[in-house]
Amino acid sequence: MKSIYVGNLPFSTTEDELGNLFAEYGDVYSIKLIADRETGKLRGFAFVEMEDNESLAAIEALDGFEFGGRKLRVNEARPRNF
DNA sequence: GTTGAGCGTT
Repeated sequence: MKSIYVGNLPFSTTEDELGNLFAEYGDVYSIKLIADRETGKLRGFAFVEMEDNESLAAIEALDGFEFGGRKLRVNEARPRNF
């Protein structure tokens, strides 16, 4: 299982939409849209968890994918305790 | 507008 970073998201994106998108490349275990904890506003990026091999397929397929008028940036996430 | 949060039976 790997965490995938998904950046450059339109602020209108929902977890549902992201899930549908990534589900085309494998089983999505969890979606996390990152919002500012204080204001509750979206920060424009998210994390998706998938099996290792499936995450690689999703990264290759969706990096640079135009979504809502924006080119998504998709890659393996860094550890969050960076 | 670019790498999370959790405060706990997760």
